[in-house]
Amino acid sequence: MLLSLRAEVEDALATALAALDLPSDDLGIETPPEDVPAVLASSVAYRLASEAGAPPPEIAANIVEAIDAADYEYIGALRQQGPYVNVLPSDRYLEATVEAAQDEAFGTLPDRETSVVVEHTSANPTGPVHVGRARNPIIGDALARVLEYAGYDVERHYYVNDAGRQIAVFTWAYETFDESDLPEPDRDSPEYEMVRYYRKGNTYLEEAADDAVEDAEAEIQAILQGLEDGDEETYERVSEVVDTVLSGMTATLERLPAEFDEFVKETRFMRDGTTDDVVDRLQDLEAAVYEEDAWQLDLPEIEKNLVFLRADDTSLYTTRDLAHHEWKFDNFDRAVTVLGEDHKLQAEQLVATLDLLDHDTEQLEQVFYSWVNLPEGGMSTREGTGVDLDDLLDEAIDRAREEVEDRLDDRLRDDHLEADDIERIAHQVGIGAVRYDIVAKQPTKGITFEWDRALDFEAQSAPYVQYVHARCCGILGEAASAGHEVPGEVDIDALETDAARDLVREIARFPAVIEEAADDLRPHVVATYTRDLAEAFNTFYRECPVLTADDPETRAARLAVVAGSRNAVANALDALGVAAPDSM
RNA sequence: GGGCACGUAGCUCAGUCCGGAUAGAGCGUCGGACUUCUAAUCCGACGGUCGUGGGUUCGAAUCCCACCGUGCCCGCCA
Repeated sequence: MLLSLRAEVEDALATALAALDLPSDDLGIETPPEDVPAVLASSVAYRLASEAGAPPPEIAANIVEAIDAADYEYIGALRQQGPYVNVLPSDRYLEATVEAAQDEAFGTLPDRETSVVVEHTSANPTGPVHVGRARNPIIGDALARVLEYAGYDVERHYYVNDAGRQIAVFTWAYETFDESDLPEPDRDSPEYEMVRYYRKGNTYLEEAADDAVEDAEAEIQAILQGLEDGDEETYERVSEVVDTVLSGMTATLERLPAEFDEFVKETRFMRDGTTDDVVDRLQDLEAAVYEEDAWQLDLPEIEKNLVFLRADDTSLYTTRDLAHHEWKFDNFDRAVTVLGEDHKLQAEQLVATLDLLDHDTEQLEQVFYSWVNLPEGGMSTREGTGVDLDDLLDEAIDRAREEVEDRLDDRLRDDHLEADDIERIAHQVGIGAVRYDIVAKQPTKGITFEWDRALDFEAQSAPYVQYVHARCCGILGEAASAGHEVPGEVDIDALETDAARDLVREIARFPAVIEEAADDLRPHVVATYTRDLAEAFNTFYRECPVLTADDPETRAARLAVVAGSRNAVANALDALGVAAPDSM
């Protein structure tokens, strides 16, 4: 609804400025501070002061004078306040918001008929998912959800690096070492069992005698060469390792939840010939140079050359990724990739090269996040340092369960939580808190992982917002039992309190927040919004009794606001990928 | 050495892209509110050279430059 109001304000300001013979290229529309009773404001008067040769307040007054709010549906009134033009919404704006929010899909924007592939996580299939990379699936999945709400047709892809040296080492180690020489796995799950071979193999390569290492290296090279040559038997040996590890990693990611429509393997682009095709075209580019026996690209604006074909004629990760991205461009209108900041240079090279190959690189957008570190340093699968995501989630659920049980005794309400309910709430709150903590922050900021902070259920966390949803459900449930129906539309006069109207204004913002998050690829703004919405709801909750309202009209109107709040909170949490519990 | 990111209250962060009204939250500390639709809530107090210095502007946390601090990157690895 805010989107409609903003469109009206743009039209009104542009019309007024034209009538005053002033330029209207910058309307200066902004959100006023909290204590100003307006929904939108314009500081355009400042910008035009010198042009118009008049002080800003005078210009603002003239603008207000030139606009008749009656011409618009959602603009209630315009007020000049100092140099600002403030926009007060009409009653119709509030009524229309409550009506729109009755839709369970509230916040879903019209279909854009645009397909987007969101590639995220894409962690090498070498072992358990650890917390260091947990930011990727959480941001990526939230991004995919936000884009879906914004009307895009979204597919989620995991790009599987199944062709590199690490995987060759892994395959060799898996075929070479005997399970009896390995430590017990940390968990009864395929990736925990498999990573033992990988670690053992890496240790061996570092510590074994030179000739033994040489033999091992020869076997590893043979695997790499087999993949390069498209040898089917080698491919199957590698696939067994990759698929097994990946199945375990996928199961962990599903807990977040983060699910994928497709796992796209790097070897696919070696096997179908497209990587060779890319190499051919790259060699024909003016920027291509043959130096030190290898084919390289001298990319504009980037100091370092990009090697795309080794001296031994084999391709590199980036070469295959070029073929991968050409495939994406062929099949999707837009491509979004979530990457760790350590991939920034490579990502720049990728874009620059795609540009040289005459692709429209506007189609590709990359979102970077900084690594999660432990207080004592980084996390590594190979070295086995770090915190496994499974452990973090288990611990979060355990702490949430304790929390639920502690609160059972204090509950005023004697509705019975069964054991199933406790378990459900512990999962929703525990995992929600971890996820929210990560998705609510700007991805570029560094995070140091600390147990207590990651698992704080108070603070500005998921449970605060989830609790609002539970409260809404509680009221709606009681209302239903008492036979009170939620009206599809409301008479705004029945919502006389500031608390109720402020809440409705907050609900009205939701579609605009989705649009902003999708346009800027910043899902964290949705998290910021959920806090504002939750705060407005809690004020309403305290000041406006619903079931025991003074008269049936007020009760009905408030009930509609609660139902709208529920939909807004539920969908905002859903867009973030955080569960919305019906009770807590 | 070069490139990129980050630096806002004791702590964790919004706000920065797109300059605009007295810089906002939470945690912590202190003090209050449960016979009232769930107190995982609410109300109040305390707490700020927006890293430092310059510049642009009517106006700078926001834009530009320099510097300081921290992180990441600078493989014929992925």
